[in-house]
Amino acid sequence: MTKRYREIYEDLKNSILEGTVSPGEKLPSETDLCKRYGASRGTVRRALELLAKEGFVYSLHGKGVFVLENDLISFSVGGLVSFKEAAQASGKAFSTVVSRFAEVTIDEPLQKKTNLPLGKTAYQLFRVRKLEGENIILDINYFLKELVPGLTEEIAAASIYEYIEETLNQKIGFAKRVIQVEKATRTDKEQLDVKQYNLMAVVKNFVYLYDGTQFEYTESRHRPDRFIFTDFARRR
Amino acid sequence: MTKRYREIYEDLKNSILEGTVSPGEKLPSETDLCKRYGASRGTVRRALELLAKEGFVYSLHGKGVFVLENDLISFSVGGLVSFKEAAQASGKAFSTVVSRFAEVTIDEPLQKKTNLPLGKTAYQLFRVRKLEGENIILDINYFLKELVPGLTEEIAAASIYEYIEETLNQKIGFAKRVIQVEKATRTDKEQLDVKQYNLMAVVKNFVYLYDGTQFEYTESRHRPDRFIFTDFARRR
DNA sequence: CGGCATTTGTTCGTATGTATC
DNA sequence: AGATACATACGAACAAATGCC
Repeated sequence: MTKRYREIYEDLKNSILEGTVSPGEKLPSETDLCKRYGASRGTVRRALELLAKEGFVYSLHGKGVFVLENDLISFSVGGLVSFKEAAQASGKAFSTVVSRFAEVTIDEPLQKKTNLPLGKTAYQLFRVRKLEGENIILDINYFLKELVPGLTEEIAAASIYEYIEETLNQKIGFAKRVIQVEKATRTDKEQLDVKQYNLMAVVKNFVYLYDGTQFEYTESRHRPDRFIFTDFARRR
Repeated sequence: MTKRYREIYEDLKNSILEGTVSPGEKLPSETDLCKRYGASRGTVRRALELLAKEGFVYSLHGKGVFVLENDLISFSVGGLVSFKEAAQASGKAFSTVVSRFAEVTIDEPLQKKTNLPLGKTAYQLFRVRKLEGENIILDINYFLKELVPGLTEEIAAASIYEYIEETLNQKIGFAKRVIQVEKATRTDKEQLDVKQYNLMAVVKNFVYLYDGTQFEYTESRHRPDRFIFTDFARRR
């Protein structure tokens, strides 16, 4: 399939990012865009919807479609950016050390914490992220073994998600994310340079496959002074 | 206008929340839904897209549309929920006290903090949120006076957004949100029951009108033990 | 394996409603 | 009032994935 609406979306997005159309300006009307791209109105509107959802444009009934400032949104496209992702995007790569790789059985306290099914076996992973000489983030992962078979330390050091989606051909459906501030644990103090801080910023991820079964729990524990989380929300 | 797609969306959402259709089950096919609601396929699909975006259902090409577990998402519909919003939704209302209402000029440090234009006048508002006998959240707002004229303490105690959208007929476009952990300030300690905590979870909001002008900066400072932030993300 | 029905995904053309100027 | 522009809705066709026989 050609996915014409995506082509139009990409083309308009490029015009905006390259500055061919400037913030505040009006895009050509939908009917004009239909002529330009030789597409139907529905297809053009679908492209515009995509742009609006990502914050590049906004449309006003009866007036037109306008281009928004895009310096704000360039780094928040896709929804959510943690410090980790932001640092990686800016080129300051973390070095990552896998400090623990084990198999564990989900017992009751672990079930309560991870929401994974009781009695099942999971891979348990600790990964320490170092930036500018300091150990700043501790990632703790639990993957259900039966859903992610054959996971190795090498794969973990590379990209687990690539492995899941491309090698195992599993489709990731959705994730629930929770941010809280918690007391620093003994593990935090052992694995990280927590300095004087006794609290940690914690991002908890509950990740589900398309069929609604949870296969992962991940906890990302950040030293509070280096934690930042941004998002971009549209009204309506 | 009737907004048929919204009616269908609401009806299907209710069936899911009431348990008429259970998680894991397949919804009737799109053509069947067309017959049931007497609507076209495009309209039905639009309703289904809304449901998918909010995490109630997911659709698989060639198979059907399936209902997801919804206990997880019931409180995250709409994208983002702070502790404040969650507590309000659960009926545990906050009592709110406006502890400061003033006009200030945006000077350089304030410009840096709020991103509002230098030299302009803004309403400055402190609001303290009390839950279960403790002062837990300090909201600090700055509204540009020229864009929100006639704001009073009474309006502030009620709903500022209702005033902006309905009385002033201004349209709010989008918001950039940042979550960080910061040192507790003297103001925090004066206004809140911070207990032994010396850090605060801070949610900063930069809010823009549809035309791209910023009109508000809000900082919501939470005692870390009572802070929670959740979101729900779909893949692709 | 091919063939066929079912189901979702994409696109088109058209008509009508409603806000803005 | 009329022109323009976006919003909603309908109907039809074909593409692509799935499952069954």
